[in-house]
Amino acid sequence: MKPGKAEIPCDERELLGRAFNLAGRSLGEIAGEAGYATPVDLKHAKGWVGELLEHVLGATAGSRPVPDFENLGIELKTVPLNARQQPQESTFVSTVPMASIIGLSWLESTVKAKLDRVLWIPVEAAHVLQVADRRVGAPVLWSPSREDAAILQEDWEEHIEMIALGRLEELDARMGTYLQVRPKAFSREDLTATFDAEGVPSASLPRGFYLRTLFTRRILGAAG
DNA sequence: TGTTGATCATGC
DNA sequence: GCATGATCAACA
Repeated sequence: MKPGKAEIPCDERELLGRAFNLAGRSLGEIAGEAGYATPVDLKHAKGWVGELLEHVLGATAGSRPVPDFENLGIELKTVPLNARQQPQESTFVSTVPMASIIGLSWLESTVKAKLDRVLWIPVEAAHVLQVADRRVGAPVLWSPSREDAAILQEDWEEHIEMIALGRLEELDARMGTYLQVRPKAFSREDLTATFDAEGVPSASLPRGFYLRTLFTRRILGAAG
């Protein structure tokens, strides 16, 4: 990626310590030390903040469908804060497996693997702030409660069933209590392999699982 | 103003 | 194309 990549953290304590060291600092400052150029805006660099913090904290997963800190089983999520210091966007979790869900269970799903343990790092994102001036907040190391885990599983199973049945027209962002499914594509014209209601191989818009903004607000509000 | 649907960058 | 990282922007 870029020069000065951080070492892989050995344990949770070390990772959390590093994350706390970033709290209160600006993105411009952190980027400068890491040898990253700070973009003027994120319109053409939407993943920049997440990539910067992964780099600085020593994440290992790259673009594989596993948690960022594979050895620790921890997923890193940066979450944009509005002017009231609350999450202002939903959080992408993973791509929806449109063509390979036959027999897939919650326990072996990418969504569960990633949400079992998450290091949330809030970052100011109000548009009035220059990207370089936006500050990193205090990290929150989180695992879902039993209740939340059960609801996430229900949501996931509900979505997966719709896809397995080929009922893609009925699959939209209003389904799901905490977890929703939305487009995840480069354009409206993108296609990925799937099956229609008759089980015939077909093609449709690629989609992803996202956590609703209200859910992450609750997580960060309760913990920090 | 909050949500839903659309879109941007990068690596393999 | 599919995985990662997300935010943008239109509309109710």
